[in-house]
Amino acid sequence: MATGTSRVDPGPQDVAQIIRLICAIERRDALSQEEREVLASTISSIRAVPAGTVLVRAHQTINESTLLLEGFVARQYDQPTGQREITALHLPGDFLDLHSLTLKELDHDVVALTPARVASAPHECLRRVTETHPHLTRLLWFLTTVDAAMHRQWIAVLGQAAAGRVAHLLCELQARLALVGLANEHEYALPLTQMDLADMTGLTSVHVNRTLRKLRESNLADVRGGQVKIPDIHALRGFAEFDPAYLYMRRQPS
Amino acid sequence: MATGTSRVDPGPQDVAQIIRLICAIERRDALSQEEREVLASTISSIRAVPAGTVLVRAHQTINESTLLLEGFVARQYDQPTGQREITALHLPGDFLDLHSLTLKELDHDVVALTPARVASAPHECLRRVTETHPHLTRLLWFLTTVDAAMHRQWIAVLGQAAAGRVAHLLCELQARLALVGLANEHEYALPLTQMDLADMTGLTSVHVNRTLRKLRESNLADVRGGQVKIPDIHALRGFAEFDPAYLYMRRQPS
DNA sequence: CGCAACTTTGAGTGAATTCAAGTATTGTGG
DNA sequence: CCACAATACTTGAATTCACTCAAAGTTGCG
Repeated sequence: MATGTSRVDPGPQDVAQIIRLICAIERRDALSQEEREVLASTISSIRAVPAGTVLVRAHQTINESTLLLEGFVARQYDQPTGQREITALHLPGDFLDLHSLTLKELDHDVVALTPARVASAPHECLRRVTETHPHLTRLLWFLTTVDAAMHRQWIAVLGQAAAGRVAHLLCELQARLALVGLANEHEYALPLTQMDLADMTGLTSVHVNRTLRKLRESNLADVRGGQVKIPDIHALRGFAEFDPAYLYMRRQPS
Repeated sequence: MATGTSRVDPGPQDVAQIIRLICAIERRDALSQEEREVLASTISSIRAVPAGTVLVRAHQTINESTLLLEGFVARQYDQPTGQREITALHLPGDFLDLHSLTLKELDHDVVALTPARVASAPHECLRRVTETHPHLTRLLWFLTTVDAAMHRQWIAVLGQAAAGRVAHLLCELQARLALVGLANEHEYALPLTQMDLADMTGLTSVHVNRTLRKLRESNLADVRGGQVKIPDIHALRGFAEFDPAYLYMRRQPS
């Protein structure tokens, strides 16, 4: 699938990282010690891939889901006209392609936008979990419905003007990265090109550039050199009409 | 919740209709006789509502999912500016708010765009199913992931120009309505206003009107009087670059 | 150091919007 | 059955937002 990358069994630090990310998932819902172990045991090999790697090719049968350990991964449609539409962005801690448990094939590519490290969870193992652990199953199901909620939000945001779209995206990334400790209230690393941002917001890279300048001039957000700086997160959220409720980051009463 | 509508236990024709719609669901995956009965047994009362009824209000706790028997239902965000964004359209046979099993609250409204008839499936019953029937659970999960796949497609389509968006929507509705016998290759009833279509495609009603005229003049689709006529479905699909794969309408090998 | 990829800025174009007015179409009470 | 209101649809004109095309400036990497 991936060329030139080798799969490795998880080392001690890998396991520690996996556990840490599972803890992030646990912010969504409490797990018993046994459930935590069962979930961790579904994850087998780990691989590191360079930027641009196609993790899942459209119309290809999928046999495993993936826990993203490091890097940024996009779901993208490549139109015959050459233009690219990014419909979702995955961050470290995201469980990718969990929906592939029920949808064996996708009509789009899943691509690493930056160098990334991913851990695979074979469907075989996950399938077994769904047959023996109803509560864990509901958690996995929950994660896929949160993805759907993000999709809906993106659709709604695409109705706004350019500045609103970009600002909303910056807010969403701040909130999601903060969940896994990769952002604070004032800044975070965003190693994406303006072209990437353009394909996520449905704009051209030229217009994204102008929009970022406007946001900088109005002191709402400073995006430069792969770093996002936010002087006042509440001001930015107000401008973008961002309400993090749709991310369901608080613990769900199960 | 709904004003002036009364809930009624399903009558004989209702049961027949429910069974028919479950059969449509079965095009997705085979069910055993027992599973079919268990699924049907989760559905209790039925109610008819007039156009404009808010079936689920944003930020309200949800205690039941819904099988849509008749009518068109939209998921919509009402922006403070007064503008409305429709992120999904539900058709007869759709199982609504299945995701509310894991997401107790939504940030948007669910509204009947036309008079509608809905049957409710209490979470309590569905929850019990998820704890005893792994295969049925996977089918329900599957239905929510198909919703997510449709959302992704909508996001991608919003990157196209107006004519493409409208044409794609017409194609999607034709395919989905055909699944439940409400469309054939050449026409179907679409009792929505141009304003509704505008809020689904992210356009203004004025521009939807102009776009529909263009589609009519180029002989791709004739939308008038609540009726959609398609001289050549392949031509329209080609123009819209519509590929029904994302609807996952063929049976999934479980 | 030099190439490649990305970013920035300018000028002109075009698609979709807003504003505005007028025409069906539908439903309702007299 | 008609007059009237309300809603939906249609068309025109002017404007705006975002795009395309083009070129210069940066940055990073081999």
